[in-house]
Amino acid sequence: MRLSKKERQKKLTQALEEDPFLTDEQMARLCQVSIQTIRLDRMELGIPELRERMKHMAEKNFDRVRSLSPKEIIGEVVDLQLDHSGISILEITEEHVFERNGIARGHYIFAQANSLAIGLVDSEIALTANAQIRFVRPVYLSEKCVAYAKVLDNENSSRTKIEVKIKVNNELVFHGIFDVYRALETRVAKEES
Amino acid sequence: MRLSKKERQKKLTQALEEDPFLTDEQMARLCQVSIQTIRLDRMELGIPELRERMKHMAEKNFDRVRSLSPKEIIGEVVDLQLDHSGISILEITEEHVFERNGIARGHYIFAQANSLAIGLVDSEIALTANAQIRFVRPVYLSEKCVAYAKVLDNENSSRTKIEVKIKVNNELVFHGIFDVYRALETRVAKEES
DNA sequence: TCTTAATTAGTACTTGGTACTAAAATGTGG
DNA sequence: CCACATTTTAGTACCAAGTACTAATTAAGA
Repeated sequence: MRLSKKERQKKLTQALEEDPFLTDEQMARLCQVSIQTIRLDRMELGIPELRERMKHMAEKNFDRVRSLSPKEIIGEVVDLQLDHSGISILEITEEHVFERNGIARGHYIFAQANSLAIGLVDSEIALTANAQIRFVRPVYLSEKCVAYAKVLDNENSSRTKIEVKIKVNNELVFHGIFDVYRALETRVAKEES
Repeated sequence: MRLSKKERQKKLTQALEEDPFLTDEQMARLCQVSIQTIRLDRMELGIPELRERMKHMAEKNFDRVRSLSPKEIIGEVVDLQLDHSGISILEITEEHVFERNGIARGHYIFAQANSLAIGLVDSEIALTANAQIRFVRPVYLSEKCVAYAKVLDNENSSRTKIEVKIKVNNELVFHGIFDVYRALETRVAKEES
């Protein structure tokens, strides 16, 4: 016996982390043990079979694609009154935070606010022109950000001023004023294809 | 026969688009035909079997996770002098733009600027506190954004003021002043687990 | 009606496993 | 060194979701 059971199992988890697409056979060869041993190991470690692992990853991917494909807006819009106000919710997950400290990267918070602001504007094209933003306090992993957007000023024909506040448990974490430019003509400047 | 071959195949592709995890059996039931017919259809349409599809999606997911995991910084940093200046490049791809008009979503531009600003700060924790930003002109698909960041003011012990300009072909498209808060202690506030 | 296209049936075989039983090999304590 | 426990192998039956192939049956077009 080369490695002890423990060492082997550690090796296995590591190997799988690096390449989750290993079959039992490959793992057996890797560890120089029989396939049955590997299966016992997987049992003990609670690691599902290759197919289940793939299925899992595929589903995760699918879910993500789904939720991202209407990602014109980041965060789930729960209320929207065009040209007036709107609310969206974004739960901070692993992908949003710095690994180091579990604090959400500012641009995700900004993205939630920005896309809600854009979504509020009832126009063919709506683009952020200016913004003044303040990150009041850090947002942590698994906190639920609720963004409230309100149109402040709609007088100017081509500009809309929108205020966005983001709160976690009713505590303000972000404040922004967005100046959104809007246009009707859909003139797309694309050279290629 | 209910549907013609063509109609059925169209139905199949649609169904799979909605739920790519359908087995041949489920599809057969869905279309009220035998499993063999479904298999012939898949052949003709060049649709691989469920397992292959899952594998594909899983791999895509894995790749994405890999390539996204060092996404602490959005855009490729080509030059960086801590606490002084830095340059990063971001090429606008499909995923960054509005489908409708091929214009980059503002928060990606912001993200490039923001993460470069954060990256400039030589500190355990660096968080954006405030920012004033201006989107000078829209950025289009496949344009290459070059972000230039410069520390303006480092006097204050806990705050750093950074100016970021983003240019496309030397034309200014974005301007921002970031107020970055920095701290040394790595105190992570996580309640759970 | 004849013939071609489409559909169904059925069998053998494949992957990457599970579930289970049983036999070896290896440790370990007394 | 023996006995018992732990660990590792071996081997079988079985499963899902297929492929690959042959052959029969049904529908449809001209």
